Amino acid sequence: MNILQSPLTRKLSAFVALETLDMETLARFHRRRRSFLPGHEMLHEGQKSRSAFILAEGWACAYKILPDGERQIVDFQIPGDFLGLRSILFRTADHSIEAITRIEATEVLASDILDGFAQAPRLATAVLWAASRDEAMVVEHLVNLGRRSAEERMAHFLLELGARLSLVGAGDKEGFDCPLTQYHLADALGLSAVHVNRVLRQLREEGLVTFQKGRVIFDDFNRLKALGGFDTAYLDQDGPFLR
Amino acid sequence: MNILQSPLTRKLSAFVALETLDMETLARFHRRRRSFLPGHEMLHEGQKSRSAFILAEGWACAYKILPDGERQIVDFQIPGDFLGLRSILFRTADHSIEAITRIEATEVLASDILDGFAQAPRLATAVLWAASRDEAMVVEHLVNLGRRSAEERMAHFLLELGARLSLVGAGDKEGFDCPLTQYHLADALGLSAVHVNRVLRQLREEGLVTFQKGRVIFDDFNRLKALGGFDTAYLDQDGPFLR
DNA sequence: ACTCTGGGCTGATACACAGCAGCGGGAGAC
DNA sequence: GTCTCCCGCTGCTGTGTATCAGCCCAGAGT
Repeated sequence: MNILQSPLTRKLSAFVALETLDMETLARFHRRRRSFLPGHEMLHEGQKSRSAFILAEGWACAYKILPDGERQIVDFQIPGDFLGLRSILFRTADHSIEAITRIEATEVLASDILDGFAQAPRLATAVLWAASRDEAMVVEHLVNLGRRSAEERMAHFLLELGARLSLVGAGDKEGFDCPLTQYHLADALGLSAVHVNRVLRQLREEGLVTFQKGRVIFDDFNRLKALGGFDTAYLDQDGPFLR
Repeated sequence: MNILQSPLTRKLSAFVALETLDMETLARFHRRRRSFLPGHEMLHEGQKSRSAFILAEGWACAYKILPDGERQIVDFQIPGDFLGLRSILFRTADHSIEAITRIEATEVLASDILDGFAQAPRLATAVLWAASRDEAMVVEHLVNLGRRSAEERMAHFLLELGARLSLVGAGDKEGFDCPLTQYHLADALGLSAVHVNRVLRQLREEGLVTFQKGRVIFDDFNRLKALGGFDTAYLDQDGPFLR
């Protein structure tokens, strides 16, 4: 793959105009190609973190397990996302990562990242800028859990997924393929799997969304947005911000 | 104040060893001293963001308001914290910030920050690294909201506040002054103010914590930690990470 | 001295969501 | 083919938290 056109490069260039040195450094990140089977735990909370991944194909999720065994999914990763970066920065993983589908990724060694950041601080700025955008997403998720009902949470969540998959949602009946199970939804939204099922049924019966057989279809985009209080402002941008 | 010894400099140096250029750039950030009265809205969600703040004295909180008027507090800021940084990076504020107590702060112009980042990318790396640590805190908060009961949430939250105020908690009966009202707790923990009151009473009756008259006292540190599932690992570090 | 306001406190009632228990269907293993 | 496991689905019952309604107190304003 040409590094100049990878989804990650495009993402980073949206924040900081990258120079030759940055591109070369980024190219050196891509050394080891790896794949993982669904369900594989790519990173385990608490473990010393020796590498991160750039996701090329498939879906993953980052989560934490509580002492009582319950799980909270923090976010989902899709192709182009950088995963496990925070664990590199702080040497120890503060969360686990699991492959949801089959995954193709580039493994990046922690030492390559840290050396690269030291040599190409502009690249570091870009990567951490992207991390800031991820933080905005986590914040949205937090608000979702703190102050919305189960139905509102689900609406908001599905809309956000759609937006990330750059489904702008011009019209109704549009949708996207989604490999998540109802258990994933439950653990992401802080609900029980049983209740997720009921909420999905209710949304379907109200003619808002359909989520069946691995496909999400927005039946009434506008009413769904109103229900979920969904606003894409923080996803918009007209960068690069730093030239 | 000597910039070399400010709390912010100490914080940043924990991540990246700063050089002369970085220190000079940082010094240029401190131009305008400002103070705010309790309740003042220092930043409003959606507004074009022209400056950020470095907090010298007092407490603030970052929050979002939902369409129905409910509020979710995302995090609290204490002296040494950088506030409104994300809003600068993305030009528009994705959250509001309110002064809880009287505040003394340095206002930093967006242009100074962006110019500074361009000239001293090492400093940018340090600042964004610190932002990554903040993200870890937001993630903890998210897990708290998603998967813990009201009592557990409160226990975890008070312990985390104590830890941030570098109260290591060697022994019981230690505590800290805390200017938050029960309404703040409610909006941070996704509860009603009424319920916050009940939960505090319960924790007090169980001999775990006392929160009265603006002071939090840990009556039984270990049992409280067990209840809140509190683990400080992600706060520990032995950096600087980048030399 | 009076009122007003904000914060803390409490009881009664309502409801959203969890927990348990169980069924059915499809896909993969043997 | 049959067994098994995972995932989706549903009814019943229980409970944690919200909502409503109201009281008390301290401090600030007039």
